[in-house]
Amino acid sequence: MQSAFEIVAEPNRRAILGLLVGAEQSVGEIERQLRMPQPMVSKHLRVLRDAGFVESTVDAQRRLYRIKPEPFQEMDAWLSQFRRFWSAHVDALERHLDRMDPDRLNKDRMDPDGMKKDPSTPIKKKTARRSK
Amino acid sequence: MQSAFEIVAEPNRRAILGLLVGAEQSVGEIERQLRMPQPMVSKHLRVLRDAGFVESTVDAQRRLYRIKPEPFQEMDAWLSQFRRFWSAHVDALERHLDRMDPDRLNKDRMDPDGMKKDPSTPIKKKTARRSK
DNA sequence: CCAATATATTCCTTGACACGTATATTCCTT
DNA sequence: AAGGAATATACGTGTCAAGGAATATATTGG
Repeated sequence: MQSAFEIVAEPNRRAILGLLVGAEQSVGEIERQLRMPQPMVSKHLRVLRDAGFVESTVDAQRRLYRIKPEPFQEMDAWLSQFRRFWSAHVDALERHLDRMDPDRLNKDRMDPDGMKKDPSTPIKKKTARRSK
Repeated sequence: MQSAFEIVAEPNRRAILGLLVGAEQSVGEIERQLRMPQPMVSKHLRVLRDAGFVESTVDAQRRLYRIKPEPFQEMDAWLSQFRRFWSAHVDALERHLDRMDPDRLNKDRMDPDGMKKDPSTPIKKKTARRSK
């Protein structure tokens, strides 16, 4: 289990992360809100912590868990290469993308009307090609 | 297998999607570039298509696959709720986030030390628009 | 129709992992 | 120190999906 996406693939883990967005929570609080057996919460939290999604501090017998940003950034970085397929007309987003992926500076500009079809490779042959 | 994250959890599928960012590709091209047995490519493409990540058109005996944006947007929407945990100091990005997640007015931060500090959001919203 | 190319599907095996139950550990309170 | 509360770990089980090999289904040209 390595990639951030594999960690987040689990629905219960996404639920836990969703809870932690609002505020840090103890295991018991998560257990109650998600109506999930405590060992399962602990196990998922273990996975999340090993993967760097959360960190914990001790508060008496409780452990308070909170979000850590790095793996989310990692996912965001991967996702960013696909943003060109939908949002293409927002300056702020554009600049963001340019920062994440400097290569796209010379890509052709997309027109400002709404959704668009196929942004890449207008070249396409219809003839069957059997070569070599 | 339903959630977009579960689809993308598979490394080979991420590799395929990564290939399709540049241009649409046939099964054979993917097979060669990723050095992956053809049935495996077809099976992963099937999963990706069923989940709406790609679509295909027929070109003679080949099928050309290309990216579809919707599931990526979905993931982006989920991810957006965690953006407040890292980026808060770039105007352009800020506005982007405010658009995606209008609720991110200043909730207070967690505890002092830890990772990098986070100059929390003195920003006002610009455009208000709900998606998803 | 036949052969060739390109892609899809089926069957099978295996391993990973999520879940449940039980138990261990840690820390507080009295 | 004992008991209890909060959390963590260990073990056994079942499921599900990825991977491999073989085969089936197009599609085209001759």
